[in-house]
Amino acid sequence: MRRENPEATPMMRQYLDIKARHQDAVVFFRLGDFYEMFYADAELAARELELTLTGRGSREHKMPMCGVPYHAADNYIARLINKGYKVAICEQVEDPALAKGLTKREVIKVITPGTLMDEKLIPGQAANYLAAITSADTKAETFGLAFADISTGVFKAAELHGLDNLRAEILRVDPKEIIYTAAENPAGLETLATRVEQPGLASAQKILAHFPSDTSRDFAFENSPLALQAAAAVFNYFKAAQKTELKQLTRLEFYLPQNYMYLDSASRKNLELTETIRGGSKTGSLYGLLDKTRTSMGSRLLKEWLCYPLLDQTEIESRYAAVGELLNDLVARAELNELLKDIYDIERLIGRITNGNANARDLVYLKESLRVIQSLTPVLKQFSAPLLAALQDSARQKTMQEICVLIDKAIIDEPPLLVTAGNIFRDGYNAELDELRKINR
DNA sequence: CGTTATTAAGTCGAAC
DNA sequence: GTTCGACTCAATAACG
Repeated sequence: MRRENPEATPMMRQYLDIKARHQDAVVFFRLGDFYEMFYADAELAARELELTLTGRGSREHKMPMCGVPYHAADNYIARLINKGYKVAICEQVEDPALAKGLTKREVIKVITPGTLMDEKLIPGQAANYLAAITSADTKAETFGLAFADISTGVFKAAELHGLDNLRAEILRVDPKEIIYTAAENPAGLETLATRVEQPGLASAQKILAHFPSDTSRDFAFENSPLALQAAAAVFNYFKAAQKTELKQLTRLEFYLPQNYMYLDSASRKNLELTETIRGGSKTGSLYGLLDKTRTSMGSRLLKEWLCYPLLDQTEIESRYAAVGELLNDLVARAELNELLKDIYDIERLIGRITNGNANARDLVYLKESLRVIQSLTPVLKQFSAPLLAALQDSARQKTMQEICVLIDKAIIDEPPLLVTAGNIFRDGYNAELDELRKINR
């Protein structure tokens, strides 16, 4: 029997409830083998992703819907993120076969341009920063700025004076996403920006316990509470989006922008430091010209060095000494070149391992990279420049050796990408596994 | 009440 | 080689 105003079906009530809590994101609603989008989300996704817009429900009360199968969702999510949208992933959190009535569903993570973990979605050479801006009140001229890349674990905070300084610093950081606590976004850029509540000082201080203790850093934060509150805003935002413990964030650094050369946005642009004025491409910029780095870590570091020119004479000379020594030793340089090219993006590998979403191949890549690092030592020994000498010391040979041996003992050389594919562990690593394999044969 | 049809994009196999 | 259709799943409308 037809009703004039039928109540929403149980599933639609569940959906609307979840959607109400994620207004600013496209909700990927898991329905069996598909992620579905409804209403405005469906219209948006159909338009942006070229999906067929269809409907669900009775003919008189059909609601717009479109969807993609779960195994293909990554690509579609990536495309939405690249277009600057946020995506909330809503999964079935119980087995539908065991569920009484409707299967329970929950948003298990929110993906935004600044909270990406997925290797496929972020370009290797660039950092993927989420930045937070805090301020004391609407007319305040002092700002807290913090930014972090959850895929590499880099996490920094600073205090800035004046809107010009703030804007220049944000352009330098080049975040993919910004959160701010003022009524208006002080950055005023086209970057995706979200307003959040400013964390209280007491609650902000609690995040320091997450990181290894560092009294000089804590002292700096005591004098710059806005920087600490910005760091807390970043931390909280990550936590809400990822719904994990954020173990991959292992360091938090307080820095002083005045220790680096001030570059206003016009100078940055005109110098074409990292991108050309026309077209904004890396090719043709100073960075594009100088970037002969062999690893993703090197590429990101070079970019940082170019954006943060040193002012301190001792530091500059120390860097020159290292560069000079490398420049003069053609043979050693060639050797390093050869070795470095076999090192994978260790920062992001470790990020995935710590976060618990690494695959077996990531572990093999880590092993191979650590092996290469160990064979760097004899080459580095030829140098005397302090910066290069420090590299030998920082390489904790024993720990690296142990990790290599463990991975090598446990995992075959070319494991499958999927954990479910099996055939990951070596014979002889685990007696029980060997036994089970024998039975299976 | 129970059974069947419907709904998305991709994958696989079968037919051409 | 390419095209067509069945099938994937959960929810529910529509039918018997």
